Amino acid sequence: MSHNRLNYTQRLHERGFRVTPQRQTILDAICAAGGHTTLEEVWTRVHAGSPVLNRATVYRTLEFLRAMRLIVALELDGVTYYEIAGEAPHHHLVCRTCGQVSELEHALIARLGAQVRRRAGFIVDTDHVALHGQCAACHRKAQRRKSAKQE
Amino acid sequence: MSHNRLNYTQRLHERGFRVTPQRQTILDAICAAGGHTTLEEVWTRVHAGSPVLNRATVYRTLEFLRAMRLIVALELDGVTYYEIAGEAPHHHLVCRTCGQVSELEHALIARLGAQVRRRAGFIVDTDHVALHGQCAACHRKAQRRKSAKQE
DNA sequence: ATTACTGCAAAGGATTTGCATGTGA
DNA sequence: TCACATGCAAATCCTTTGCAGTAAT
Repeated sequence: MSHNRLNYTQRLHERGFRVTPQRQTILDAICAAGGHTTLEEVWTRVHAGSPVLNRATVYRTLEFLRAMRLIVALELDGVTYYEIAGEAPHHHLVCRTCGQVSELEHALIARLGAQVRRRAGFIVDTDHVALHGQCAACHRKAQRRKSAKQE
Repeated sequence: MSHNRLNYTQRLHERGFRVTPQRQTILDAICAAGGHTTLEEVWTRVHAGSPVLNRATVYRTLEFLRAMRLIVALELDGVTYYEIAGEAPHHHLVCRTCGQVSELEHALIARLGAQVRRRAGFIVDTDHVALHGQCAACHRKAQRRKSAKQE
Protein backbone atom coordinates (compact mmCIF):
# COMPACT_ATOMS: atom_id res chain seq x y z
CA MET A 1 0.00 0.00 0.00
CA SER A 2 3.04 2.26 -0.14
CA HIS A 3 1.69 3.48 -3.45
CA ASN A 4 -1.30 4.85 -1.68
CA ARG A 5 0.78 6.37 1.04
CA LEU A 6 2.84 8.54 -1.27
CA ASN A 7 -0.11 9.31 -3.39
CA TYR A 8 -2.48 10.67 -0.82
CA THR A 9 0.13 12.77 0.92
CA GLN A 10 0.76 14.46 -2.36
CA ARG A 11 -2.89 14.87 -3.19
CA LEU A 12 -3.62 16.51 0.12
CA HIS A 13 -0.70 18.88 -0.25
CA GLU A 14 -1.66 19.90 -3.74
CA ARG A 15 -5.03 21.04 -2.61
CA GLY A 16 -3.73 22.81 0.44
CA PHE A 17 -4.95 20.35 3.08
CA ARG A 18 -2.90 18.97 5.92
CA VAL A 19 -1.46 15.55 6.38
CA THR A 20 -2.21 14.85 10.02
CA PRO A 21 -1.41 11.71 12.00
CA GLN A 22 -5.17 11.11 12.36
CA ARG A 23 -5.69 11.09 8.61
CA GLN A 24 -2.72 8.83 8.09
CA THR A 25 -3.85 6.49 10.81
CA ILE A 26 -7.31 6.20 9.35
CA LEU A 27 -6.10 5.66 5.81
CA ASP A 28 -3.69 3.04 7.08
CA ALA A 29 -6.51 1.32 8.91
CA ILE A 30 -8.54 1.13 5.72
CA CYS A 31 -5.59 -0.26 3.80
CA ALA A 32 -4.84 -2.73 6.58
CA ALA A 33 -8.38 -4.00 6.29
CA GLY A 34 -7.74 -4.86 2.68
CA GLY A 35 -9.22 -1.61 1.46
CA HIS A 36 -12.75 -2.47 2.53
CA THR A 37 -13.98 -1.42 5.97
CA THR A 38 -16.68 0.13 8.06
CA LEU A 39 -16.44 3.11 10.37
CA GLU A 40 -16.84 0.76 13.30
CA GLU A 41 -13.94 -1.38 12.16
CA VAL A 42 -11.72 1.64 11.64
CA TRP A 43 -12.66 2.78 15.10
CA THR A 44 -11.79 -0.43 16.91
CA ARG A 45 -8.66 -0.96 14.86
CA VAL A 46 -7.41 2.54 15.61
CA HIS A 47 -8.63 2.64 19.15
CA ALA A 48 -6.66 -0.52 19.86
CA GLY A 49 -3.48 1.41 19.03
CA SER A 50 -2.07 3.75 21.67
CA PRO A 51 -2.72 7.38 20.74
CA VAL A 52 -6.46 7.52 21.19
CA LEU A 53 -8.40 9.24 18.49
CA ASN A 54 -11.75 10.92 18.87
CA ARG A 55 -14.81 9.27 17.42
CA ALA A 56 -16.01 12.55 15.93
CA THR A 57 -12.70 12.80 14.13
CA VAL A 58 -13.25 9.40 12.56
CA TYR A 59 -16.62 10.55 11.24
CA ARG A 60 -15.21 13.82 10.00
CA THR A 61 -12.12 12.28 8.48
CA LEU A 62 -13.99 9.58 6.60
CA GLU A 63 -16.33 12.20 5.20
CA PHE A 64 -13.37 14.40 4.34
CA LEU A 65 -11.50 11.62 2.56
CA ARG A 66 -14.66 10.75 0.67
CA ALA A 67 -15.12 14.35 -0.42
CA MET A 68 -11.46 14.32 -1.51
CA ARG A 69 -12.19 11.16 -3.48
CA LEU A 70 -9.37 9.30 -1.79
CA ILE A 71 -11.91 6.75 -0.63
CA VAL A 72 -15.39 5.80 -1.77
CA ALA A 73 -18.39 4.98 0.38
CA LEU A 74 -20.99 2.34 -0.34
CA GLU A 75 -24.00 1.03 1.55
CA LEU A 76 -24.79 -2.60 2.16
CA ASP A 77 -27.68 -3.40 4.48
CA GLY A 78 -27.64 -0.05 6.17
CA VAL A 79 -23.93 -0.20 6.95
CA THR A 80 -21.58 2.16 5.14
CA TYR A 81 -18.40 0.60 3.85
CA TYR A 82 -15.35 2.57 2.85
CA GLU A 83 -12.73 1.56 0.33
CA ILE A 84 -9.65 3.05 -1.21
CA ALA A 85 -10.77 4.81 -4.38
CA GLY A 86 -9.64 3.86 -7.84
CA GLU A 87 -9.51 0.11 -7.42
CA ALA A 88 -10.43 -2.10 -10.33
CA PRO A 89 -14.18 -2.53 -10.68
CA HIS A 90 -15.33 -5.45 -8.62
CA HIS A 91 -18.57 -6.57 -7.04
CA HIS A 92 -19.80 -7.94 -3.79
CA LEU A 93 -21.66 -11.11 -3.03
CA VAL A 94 -23.05 -10.76 0.46
CA CYS A 95 -24.14 -13.96 2.20
CA ARG A 96 -27.34 -13.42 4.14
CA THR A 97 -26.54 -16.33 6.47
CA CYS A 98 -22.93 -15.88 7.50
CA GLY A 99 -22.46 -12.30 6.37
CA GLN A 100 -19.32 -13.07 4.44
CA VAL A 101 -18.57 -10.80 1.51
CA SER A 102 -16.90 -12.31 -1.55
CA GLU A 103 -16.09 -10.78 -4.87
CA LEU A 104 -17.44 -11.30 -8.35
CA GLU A 105 -15.70 -10.77 -11.65
CA HIS A 106 -16.64 -7.66 -13.54
CA ALA A 107 -17.66 -9.26 -16.82
CA LEU A 108 -21.02 -10.60 -15.69
CA ILE A 109 -22.08 -7.29 -14.25
CA ALA A 110 -20.84 -5.35 -17.24
CA ARG A 111 -23.03 -7.52 -19.45
CA LEU A 112 -26.03 -6.98 -17.20
CA GLY A 113 -25.42 -3.25 -17.28
CA ALA A 114 -25.48 -3.26 -21.05
CA GLN A 115 -28.72 -5.25 -21.12
CA VAL A 116 -30.45 -3.01 -18.61
CA ARG A 117 -29.39 0.04 -20.55
CA ARG A 118 -30.80 -1.36 -23.76
CA ARG A 119 -34.08 -2.52 -22.25
CA ALA A 120 -34.85 0.13 -19.68
CA GLY A 121 -32.69 3.08 -20.68
CA PHE A 122 -31.21 3.03 -17.20
CA ILE A 123 -27.45 3.43 -16.78
CA VAL A 124 -26.37 1.06 -14.05
CA ASP A 125 -23.34 2.05 -11.99
CA THR A 126 -21.34 -1.02 -12.83
CA ASP A 127 -18.37 -0.23 -10.68
CA HIS A 128 -19.87 -1.36 -7.44
CA VAL A 129 -22.79 -3.73 -7.45
CA ALA A 130 -23.79 -5.70 -4.38
CA LEU A 131 -25.80 -8.89 -4.67
CA HIS A 132 -27.38 -10.63 -1.71
CA GLY A 133 -27.92 -14.32 -1.30
CA GLN A 134 -26.26 -17.37 0.13
CA CYS A 135 -22.68 -18.48 -0.25
CA ALA A 136 -21.99 -22.03 -1.38
CA ALA A 137 -21.21 -23.30 2.11
CA CYS A 138 -24.32 -21.91 3.78
CA HIS A 139 -26.47 -23.06 0.93
CA ARG A 140 -25.16 -26.62 1.24
CA LYS A 141 -25.86 -26.62 4.96
CA ALA A 142 -29.37 -25.36 4.35
CA GLN A 143 -29.99 -28.08 1.77
CA ARG A 144 -28.76 -30.79 4.10
CA ARG A 145 -31.03 -29.58 6.85
CA LYS A 146 -33.96 -29.60 4.49
CA SER A 147 -33.38 -33.13 3.22
CA ALA A 148 -32.85 -34.36 6.79
CA LYS A 149 -36.26 -33.02 7.67
CA GLN A 150 -37.97 -34.89 4.85
CA GLU A 151 -36.91 -38.32 6.13
CA MET B 1 -56.30 -3.30 -3.23
CA SER B 2 -59.59 -4.60 -1.85
CA HIS B 3 -58.11 -8.04 -2.19
CA ASN B 4 -55.49 -7.12 0.37
CA ARG B 5 -58.02 -5.55 2.67
CA LEU B 6 -60.12 -8.66 3.07
CA ASN B 7 -57.11 -10.86 3.16
CA TYR B 8 -55.20 -9.28 5.96
CA THR B 9 -58.19 -8.84 8.21
CA GLN B 10 -58.73 -12.54 7.97
CA ARG B 11 -55.09 -13.39 8.48
CA LEU B 12 -54.91 -11.32 11.62
CA HIS B 13 -58.05 -12.87 13.01
CA GLU B 14 -56.90 -16.38 12.35
CA ARG B 15 -53.86 -15.89 14.46
CA GLY B 16 -55.64 -14.14 17.26
CA PHE B 17 -54.41 -10.61 16.59
CA ARG B 18 -56.52 -7.51 16.47
CA VAL B 19 -57.54 -5.44 13.51
CA THR B 20 -57.07 -1.90 14.75
CA PRO B 21 -57.63 1.34 12.89
CA GLN B 22 -53.91 2.04 13.16
CA ARG B 23 -52.99 -1.18 11.38
CA GLN B 24 -55.57 -0.58 8.71
CA THR B 25 -54.41 2.98 8.20
CA ILE B 26 -50.81 1.92 7.81
CA LEU B 27 -51.57 -0.91 5.43
CA ASP B 28 -53.74 1.44 3.42
CA ALA B 29 -50.90 3.94 3.29
CA ILE B 30 -48.55 1.31 1.91
CA CYS B 31 -51.09 0.28 -0.71
CA ALA B 32 -51.78 3.90 -1.60
CA ALA B 33 -48.08 4.37 -2.23
CA GLY B 34 -48.24 1.65 -4.83
CA GLY B 35 -47.07 -1.00 -2.41
CA HIS B 36 -43.60 0.45 -2.04
CA THR B 37 -42.88 2.92 0.75
CA THR B 38 -40.63 4.03 3.55
CA LEU B 39 -41.52 4.56 7.18
CA GLU B 40 -41.10 8.28 6.63
CA GLU B 41 -43.55 8.28 3.76
CA VAL B 42 -46.10 6.28 5.73
CA TRP B 43 -45.67 8.73 8.56
CA THR B 44 -46.27 11.89 6.53
CA ARG B 45 -49.07 10.30 4.56
CA VAL B 46 -50.85 9.22 7.71
CA HIS B 47 -49.99 12.27 9.70
CA ALA B 48 -51.56 14.41 7.03
CA GLY B 49 -54.87 12.69 7.74
CA SER B 50 -56.83 13.80 10.80
CA PRO B 51 -56.64 11.19 13.55
CA VAL B 52 -53.00 11.54 14.50
CA LEU B 53 -51.08 8.37 15.01
CA ASN B 54 -48.04 7.97 17.18
CA ARG B 55 -44.65 7.58 15.57
CA ALA B 56 -43.76 4.70 17.88
CA THR B 57 -46.87 2.94 16.67
CA VAL B 58 -45.73 3.26 13.08
CA TYR B 59 -42.42 1.63 13.98
CA ARG B 60 -44.12 -1.10 15.96
CA THR B 61 -46.79 -1.74 13.40
CA LEU B 62 -44.40 -1.99 10.47
CA GLU B 63 -42.30 -4.46 12.44
CA PHE B 64 -45.43 -6.35 13.41
CA LEU B 65 -46.71 -6.56 9.85
CA ARG B 66 -43.31 -7.73 8.72
CA ALA B 67 -43.24 -10.45 11.35
CA MET B 68 -46.72 -11.46 10.17
CA ARG B 69 -45.37 -11.58 6.64
CA LEU B 70 -48.05 -9.23 5.38
CA ILE B 71 -45.33 -6.91 4.20
CA VAL B 72 -41.65 -7.35 3.41
CA ALA B 73 -38.81 -5.01 4.27
CA LEU B 74 -35.81 -4.26 2.12
CA GLU B 75 -32.88 -1.88 2.42
CA LEU B 76 -31.67 0.52 -0.22
CA ASP B 77 -28.99 3.02 0.73
CA GLY B 78 -29.64 2.77 4.40
CA VAL B 79 -33.35 3.40 4.03
CA THR B 80 -35.79 0.59 4.74
CA TYR B 81 -38.58 0.17 2.21
CA TYR B 82 -41.76 -1.76 2.88
CA GLU B 83 -43.90 -3.48 0.34
CA ILE B 84 -46.99 -5.64 0.33
CA ALA B 85 -45.77 -9.23 0.47
CA GLY B 86 -46.35 -11.79 -2.24
CA GLU B 87 -45.98 -9.57 -5.26
CA ALA B 88 -44.45 -10.92 -8.43
CA PRO B 89 -40.66 -10.89 -8.41
CA HIS B 90 -39.43 -7.53 -9.64
CA HIS B 91 -36.35 -5.41 -9.21
CA HIS B 92 -35.43 -1.85 -8.49
CA LEU B 93 -33.44 0.64 -10.48
CA VAL B 94 -32.55 3.48 -8.15
CA CYS B 95 -31.44 6.74 -9.74
CA ARG B 96 -28.57 8.28 -7.84
CA THR B 97 -29.45 11.74 -9.11
CA CYS B 98 -33.18 12.12 -8.67
CA GLY B 99 -33.76 9.18 -6.34
CA GLN B 100 -36.58 7.82 -8.43
CA VAL B 101 -37.11 4.07 -8.21
CA SER B 102 -38.25 2.23 -11.31
CA GLU B 103 -38.75 -1.46 -11.93
CA LEU B 104 -36.92 -4.01 -14.01
CA GLU B 105 -38.27 -7.21 -15.50
CA HIS B 106 -37.35 -10.41 -13.78
CA ALA B 107 -35.78 -12.24 -16.72
CA LEU B 108 -32.51 -10.32 -16.82
CA ILE B 109 -31.88 -10.82 -13.15
CA ALA B 110 -32.86 -14.47 -13.25
CA ARG B 111 -30.25 -15.01 -15.94
CA LEU B 112 -27.62 -13.19 -13.94
CA GLY B 113 -28.46 -15.31 -10.92
CA ALA B 114 -27.91 -18.48 -12.93
CA GLN B 115 -24.57 -17.21 -14.20
CA VAL B 116 -23.33 -16.20 -10.78
CA ARG B 117 -24.33 -19.56 -9.40
CA ARG B 118 -22.42 -21.39 -12.09
CA ARG B 119 -19.29 -19.26 -11.85
CA ALA B 120 -19.06 -18.47 -8.15
CA GLY B 121 -21.29 -21.05 -6.49
CA PHE B 122 -23.19 -18.22 -4.89
CA ILE B 123 -26.99 -18.34 -4.83
CA VAL B 124 -28.25 -14.84 -5.48
CA ASP B 125 -31.57 -13.87 -3.95
CA THR B 126 -33.22 -13.06 -7.22
CA ASP B 127 -36.49 -11.90 -5.77
CA HIS B 128 -35.37 -8.42 -4.84
CA VAL B 129 -32.32 -6.99 -6.45
CA ALA B 130 -31.56 -3.28 -6.38
CA LEU B 131 -29.31 -1.66 -8.94
CA HIS B 132 -28.01 1.86 -8.63
CA GLY B 133 -27.24 4.25 -11.41
CA GLN B 134 -28.86 6.99 -13.39
CA CYS B 135 -32.26 7.05 -15.00
CA ALA B 136 -32.52 7.97 -18.66
CA ALA B 137 -33.66 11.53 -17.95
CA CYS B 138 -30.90 12.38 -15.49
CA HIS B 139 -28.31 10.76 -17.69
CA ARG B 140 -29.37 12.86 -20.67
CA LYS B 141 -29.16 16.00 -18.60
CA ALA B 142 -25.69 15.08 -17.40
CA GLN B 143 -24.55 14.43 -20.96
CA ARG B 144 -25.86 17.74 -22.14
CA ARG B 145 -24.06 19.55 -19.35
CA LYS B 146 -20.85 17.77 -20.26
CA SER B 147 -20.99 18.61 -23.95
CA ALA B 148 -21.87 22.22 -23.15
CA LYS B 149 -18.71 22.46 -21.09
CA GLN B 150 -16.52 21.25 -23.93
CA GLU B 151 -17.47 24.13 -26.19
C1' DA C 1 -63.85 -8.97 31.07
C1' DT C 2 -59.56 -9.82 29.12
C1' DT C 3 -55.36 -8.55 27.44
C1' DA C 4 -53.49 -6.92 23.04
C1' DC C 5 -52.45 -2.37 21.40
C1' DT C 6 -51.61 2.38 21.60
C1' DG C 7 -49.88 6.90 23.21
C1' DC C 8 -46.78 9.29 25.76
C1' DA C 9 -42.54 10.36 27.46
C1' DA C 10 -38.20 8.97 28.58
C1' DA C 11 -34.19 6.21 27.36
C1' DG C 12 -30.80 4.75 24.10
C1' DG C 13 -27.58 4.83 20.46
C1' DA C 14 -25.52 6.83 16.44
C1' DT C 15 -24.05 10.94 14.22
C1' DT C 16 -23.30 15.93 13.96
C1' DT C 17 -21.94 20.44 15.59
C1' DG C 18 -19.96 24.61 18.27
C1' DC C 19 -16.22 26.16 20.34
C1' DA C 20 -11.68 26.39 22.43
C1' DT C 21 -7.27 24.47 21.81
C1' DG C 22 -3.57 22.49 19.40
C1' DT C 23 -0.49 21.85 15.38
C1' DG C 24 1.10 21.29 10.48
C1' DA C 25 2.77 24.21 6.88
C1' DT D 1 2.32 32.88 12.49
C1' DC D 2 -2.24 31.39 11.42
C1' DA D 3 -5.75 28.88 9.36
C1' DC D 4 -6.93 24.17 9.38
C1' DA D 5 -7.91 20.10 12.32
C1' DT D 6 -8.86 17.95 16.46
C1' DG D 7 -10.94 16.95 21.03
C1' DC D 8 -14.51 17.53 24.00
C1' DA D 9 -19.10 17.97 25.27
C1' DA D 10 -23.51 19.23 24.10
C1' DA D 11 -27.06 18.91 20.66
C1' DT D 12 -29.69 16.44 17.41
C1' DC D 13 -31.75 12.75 15.10
C1' DC D 14 -33.71 8.21 14.71
C1' DT D 15 -35.42 4.27 17.02
C1' DT D 16 -36.75 1.51 20.98
C1' DT D 17 -38.90 0.70 25.45
C1' DG D 18 -41.68 0.95 29.98
C1' DC D 19 -45.79 1.88 31.62
C1' DA D 20 -50.44 3.30 32.20
C1' DG D 21 -54.65 3.82 29.83
C1' DT D 22 -57.75 2.33 25.83
C1' DA D 23 -60.23 -0.50 23.00
C1' DA D 24 -60.93 -4.92 20.12
C1' DT D 25 -62.83 -9.37 20.76
